[in-house]
Amino acid sequence: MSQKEFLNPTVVVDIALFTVEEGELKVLLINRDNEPFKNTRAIPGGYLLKGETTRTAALRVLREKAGIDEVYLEQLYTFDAPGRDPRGPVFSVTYMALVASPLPETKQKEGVQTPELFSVKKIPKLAFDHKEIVSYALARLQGKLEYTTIGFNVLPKFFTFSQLQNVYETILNKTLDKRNFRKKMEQLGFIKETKQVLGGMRQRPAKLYTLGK
Amino acid sequence: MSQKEFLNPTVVVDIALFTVEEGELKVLLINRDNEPFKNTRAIPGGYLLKGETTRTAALRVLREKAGIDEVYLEQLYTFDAPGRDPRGPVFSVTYMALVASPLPETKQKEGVQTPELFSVKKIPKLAFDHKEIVSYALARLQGKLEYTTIGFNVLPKFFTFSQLQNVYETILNKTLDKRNFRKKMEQLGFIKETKQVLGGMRQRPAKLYTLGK
DNA sequence: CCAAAAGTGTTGACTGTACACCCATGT
DNA sequence: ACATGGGTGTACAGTCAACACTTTTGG
Repeated sequence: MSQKEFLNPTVVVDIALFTVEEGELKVLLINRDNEPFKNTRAIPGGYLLKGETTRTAALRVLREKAGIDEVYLEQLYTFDAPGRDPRGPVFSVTYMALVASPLPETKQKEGVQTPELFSVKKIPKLAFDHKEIVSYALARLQGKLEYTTIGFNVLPKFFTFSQLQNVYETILNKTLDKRNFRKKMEQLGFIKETKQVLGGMRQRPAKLYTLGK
Repeated sequence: MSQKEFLNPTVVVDIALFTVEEGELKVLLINRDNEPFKNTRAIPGGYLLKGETTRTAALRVLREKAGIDEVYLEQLYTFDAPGRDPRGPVFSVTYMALVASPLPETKQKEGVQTPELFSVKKIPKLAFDHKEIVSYALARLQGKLEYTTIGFNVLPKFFTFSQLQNVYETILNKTLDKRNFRKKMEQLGFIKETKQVLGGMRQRPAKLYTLGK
């Protein structure tokens, strides 16, 4: 068997980045400015470069394309269907990213389209198999929400109970009972109360919580 | 940015193949007959060849190395840590495979080590990061067992309730109550009764069930 | 008739769900 | 004083867990 028979595919990293904003679960999309799929929306992604792991490549892509530094990243799946990229065999190692809103302002850079957030309920046509990637990421996020602390990655370090509940309601796309939610969270033991409160609103100040027992 | 900067890694496919045999969850290992890690156990794997997807490569590897044709395959994770293969950047796209026991007899082939089943409780030192791959596969299998039909892949098409329970007990590594198990399975609706029974044992014949409502 | 696994219900504990009012603050 | 979200308990229903005996076959 000669070396020639091996397939050394080009590898790209594509990232489904979610955040919760205005009571909606949103995903970050860019507008492609190159063929193929020019002027079609896509999730941010880029080629894997020498010396990178897929994870560091994902972090670089998010920094370059969206100015995002602090982010939760989880590898999802490797998409390798033949023909998924018209240019040839390109493997996409996909990641889910979660960040707290608001995202940093992206200064308009040369040759880089400004990324935009779209509600997952109103996703436009996407390039390549990116629709499938977003669906996969969403299923994973929803699946892990209830038994892990993954949801806390879209919250600031200190948060109120209603902010937390809003995250759960938004990601699961259903309303939850306030008292039952509180009971469940308390018994799961993911969060601890702080001595801080969030005031300045025109209602009773809310206690601030943080992750960790 | 020149084409030279892209990393086009070599890609291998590694498979954690499980079966349930003699009340134990077993994983298929081969003995490596080449460097690196010569004479160390490893999970079956092989290079991705031109024209293959990782899935078809995994199927080919299982056919070539273990004579296995019919198999459940699920992609797990892509391992890309630098240095995971001393020869250079090699990405491993990993799969979990499940088959019913007994496995087909593997005719001893030239240059191919006979694969052997090992209890997951007694896994020897493994090559590369294969220990991590097996752990990951096991966690996935256990996690999906209770809310999917993944466990049925280690059973023949027709099976008795106690065979089914044995699979669950073995994979979860704990004993289950017979009546509660039956109730839960019946209400999950994964299985349907057939008109066949499995006799010939020196005890009361057991009804045979099959997957599907 | 004995050995072996098949098959079958009930009870109490626990967990999840539904539901309504008072509280603390800013304006 | 009022508008706004913050914060709290109870009762019912459904699910889960524990538990032992009878049945059917082969030897």
